[in-house]
Amino acid sequence: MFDKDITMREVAKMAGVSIATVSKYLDGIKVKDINKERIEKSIETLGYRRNEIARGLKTRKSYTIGVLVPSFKHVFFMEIISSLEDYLQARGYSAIICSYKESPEEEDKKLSFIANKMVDGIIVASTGKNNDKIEKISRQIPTVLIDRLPEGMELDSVSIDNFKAGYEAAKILIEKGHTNIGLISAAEVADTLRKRHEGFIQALKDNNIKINEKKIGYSNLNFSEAMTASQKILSEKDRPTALVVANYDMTIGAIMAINKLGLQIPEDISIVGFDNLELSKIIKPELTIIEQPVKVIGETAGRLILERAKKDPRTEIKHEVIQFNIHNGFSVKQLK
Amino acid sequence: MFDKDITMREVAKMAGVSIATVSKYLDGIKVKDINKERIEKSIETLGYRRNEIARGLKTRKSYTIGVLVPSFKHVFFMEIISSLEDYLQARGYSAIICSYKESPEEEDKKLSFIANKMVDGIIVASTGKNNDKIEKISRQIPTVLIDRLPEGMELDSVSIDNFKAGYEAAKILIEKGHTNIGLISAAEVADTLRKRHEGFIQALKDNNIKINEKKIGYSNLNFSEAMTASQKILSEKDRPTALVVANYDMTIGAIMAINKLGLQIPEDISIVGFDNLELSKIIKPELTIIEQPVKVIGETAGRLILERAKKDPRTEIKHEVIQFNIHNGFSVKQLK
DNA sequence: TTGAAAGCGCTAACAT
DNA sequence: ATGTTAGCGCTTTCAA
Repeated sequence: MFDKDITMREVAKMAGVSIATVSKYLDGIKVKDINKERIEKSIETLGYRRNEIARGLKTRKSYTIGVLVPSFKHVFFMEIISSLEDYLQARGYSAIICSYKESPEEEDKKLSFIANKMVDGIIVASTGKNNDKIEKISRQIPTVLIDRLPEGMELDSVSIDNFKAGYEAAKILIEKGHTNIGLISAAEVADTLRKRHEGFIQALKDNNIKINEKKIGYSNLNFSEAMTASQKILSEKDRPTALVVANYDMTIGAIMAINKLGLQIPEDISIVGFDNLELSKIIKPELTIIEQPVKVIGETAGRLILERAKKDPRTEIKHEVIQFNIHNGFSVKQLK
Repeated sequence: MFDKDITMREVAKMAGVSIATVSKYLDGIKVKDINKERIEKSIETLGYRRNEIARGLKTRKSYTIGVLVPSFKHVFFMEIISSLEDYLQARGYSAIICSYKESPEEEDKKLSFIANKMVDGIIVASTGKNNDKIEKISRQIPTVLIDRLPEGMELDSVSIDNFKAGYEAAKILIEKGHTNIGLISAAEVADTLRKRHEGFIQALKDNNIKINEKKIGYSNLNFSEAMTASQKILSEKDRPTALVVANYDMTIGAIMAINKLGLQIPEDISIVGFDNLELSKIIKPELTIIEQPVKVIGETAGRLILERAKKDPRTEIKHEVIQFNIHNGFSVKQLK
């Protein structure tokens, strides 16, 4: 069967020193040159690897941050994770990444999984359906909320101003003369999307554009439902001249629907999407999008979690609001 | 500061039983009803969470699989991880996901990190530059290779036949009458890409098409270098009529280059890409691609790792070769 | 059914 | 500079 793990005890025995000396050597504390050599040789020949689990049990430190995201399929979160990992790594921390697949029950389980793994901190983009649990855990383990911000949770957080993002998305279209504007949203799924939705509505109101519920499509964040919802809206006889699509994956779905119906962007339908600058550039025509600075978001989350680890969980709560960018492509037609 | 963790000892004390009884209760072993009640109540009021780390130290089981991928930015790996996580979860296992950002040094570190975390298994898409380390670890921890298969590593593995994939990609173009075909590759970076490259070359040879090194662009897997490489090739005076692009991210780069040069697909340039069926459908025109069945790959990796955990590391090595699909879009022009 | 006690691999006083 | 030892939170015999 598999080789059994080598322990420090065996290394110590082979090197002819005590287990404490090996531990000290591993910690970079000075040991006699001869011992150093013998320990190094023993470690090499035995193939010893320090058991970080046992170590952490004693030190109460794992140098590991648990990260929980809604899905591995959202490019947005993957980019955040990528920059977050960079940030942590540079400071001697690693990350263990989990996803809850947009399921609140699964989120609950994964929160336990991570918390019980003795991580030094938790970063979570929550459904908002497990606030009690997160609240409880956050009293024992430093916790930072990211992107999705459940109501009334007094914890460090990083996000953009989603209301404003929704507002600005609509405004881009309104300023180009559009008044018949549809929205593809998923307000039920995440507060992020709900706020964008609210911002969108507010922009219409502020410009005296009447809200037509029929022009608002609901999906579950993924591209296929967004495609169905878009197809429905775009097939109405009073078809909107423009669409705001409230996240990246749904933007993909909306474009699929547009293609399927044989419509042209922006001639037949203008579109303002969200996220993924790279891709917005290869889609023809280049998309006008609200771009969240994923790199900054990831780094900020990393900074907050390491800072929080040094402080009382109930003091100086920081809500970092990151500025989004507007990327102007060619997917919006000037009307009038 | 943060609340201190509640231990089993405290639960036992509050419930007026021994720590062993609490442990048994937690394991679902029968305890007296009255004790059961009191333990449950204590756990609830104290907010006790079992320390899985300490538990694992004793049981030598973590029900956790470590997964190491080259990057969080490759959609391909994220989809594999997603299906892998589903598979494991259904069987009581969790996954901790790490990335090494395409850096062999980082791969080495992350391998240690994961191995030292007492995971029950490791799934890795390796650079191929740390074979000794993987070899060593695999003798102590069940290990499965995925996608990228370093030469001569006798370990369980899952992948497609990349040589054949490269061959077929070229063949699609050849059969439509193309003889002036370019390739955007990254043969240095991963054996996967090298094999696709070799398959591509073989297809040209088998059809008596001369290989022009000038028509082979090298990048580092990401879209921006692929864009530069594509631009160069497409700016030569004897411009190829078609391009094979050996992975998804580079396909994005190639399309960016094509757009930038003002060329039309497929009128001016035909293209066969790799991966990401969803996206190939929203790009206009719909792309012809070689599609790797990510779901199957993830599940197969999950199955292999759980099987391997029960067996000797040196017996019955399985190399699972998954069939790829060819998705015909409209990005290839029929010549002549 | 329950509890006492040894020990998983490691660290950190403390003593030498 | 090194070794002895208690103990991190938990499981698991073994005896009661």
